[in-house]
Amino acid sequence: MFTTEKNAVIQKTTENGLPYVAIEGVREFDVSKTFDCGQCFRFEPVENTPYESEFAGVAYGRFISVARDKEDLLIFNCTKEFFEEKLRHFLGLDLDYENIRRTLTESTDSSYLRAAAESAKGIRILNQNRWETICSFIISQNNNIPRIMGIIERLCENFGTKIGDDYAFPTLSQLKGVTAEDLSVLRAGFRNKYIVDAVEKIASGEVDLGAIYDMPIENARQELIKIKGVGAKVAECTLLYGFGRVEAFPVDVWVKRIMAELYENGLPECTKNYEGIAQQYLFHWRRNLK
DNA sequence: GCCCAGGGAATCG
DNA sequence: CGATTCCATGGG
Repeated sequence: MFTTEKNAVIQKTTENGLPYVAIEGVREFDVSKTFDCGQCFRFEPVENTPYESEFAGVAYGRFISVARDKEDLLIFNCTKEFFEEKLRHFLGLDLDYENIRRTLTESTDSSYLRAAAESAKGIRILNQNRWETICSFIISQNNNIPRIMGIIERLCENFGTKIGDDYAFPTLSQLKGVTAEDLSVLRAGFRNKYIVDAVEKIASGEVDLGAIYDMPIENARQELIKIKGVGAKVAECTLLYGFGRVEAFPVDVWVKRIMAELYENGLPECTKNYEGIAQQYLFHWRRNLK
């Protein structure tokens, strides 16, 4: 694993007395691309930000805002403790993306990957709450991003804990016992019954999320697809965005096109163990073409 | 009306 | 097995 040295973290206070942290000298972190690349559904751009870019949303039960300020990353409504406990990992700051990107593009047959990595440079794979990730990507199936965001917002408003003007993603215990009927307020259609099945199987322990971390990825896939509504694609997204498994490789319609057109015989060998990051670069690149 | 959306389950041959 | 069809909903 290309892990990285920890950036210095300075605890500060805004004029209004709210805590925030500055993470000094963060490279390869593009705030807009990271929060707008389809891996998360609860972050939105902050209007009239004085910074180059700023996105806000709820992560791990706290409403935060992430801004790029020259060389530094600022995280508002965040203490140093919360940053170290949750957000360093959440934001993908424990991996060395410069090294990873160099490795992904070093092979002679990486020409498309080089173009993709250049266009998508600065995207970080987030490490989101695992239940939130599974549930969100169940909702994502055969759906588009604006509507996915709407359904998840209604899920939070109806079943999650209120946090200021916003809502946390509902926990498993908050959802325990819900029926498809209860979920009709989401207007998620046929996905309601899949959410119910996920809650049941995970709450009962039939699917053991805690055990997945220690499993070889093939076993982890098998564990996740026990849930109705979780197939290959949703399982890969869950492993990549919710379990830190950067070797997971979600194949959606865009990536399918890329593979058929450019990498008929599979990705170059140099992407091994980082297929998920290669996938994210290719996805972003292809979607923003033209 | 049509098509598609970060798919998957059920069904059919 | 692989291929096709249906699934709810909303925006273009």
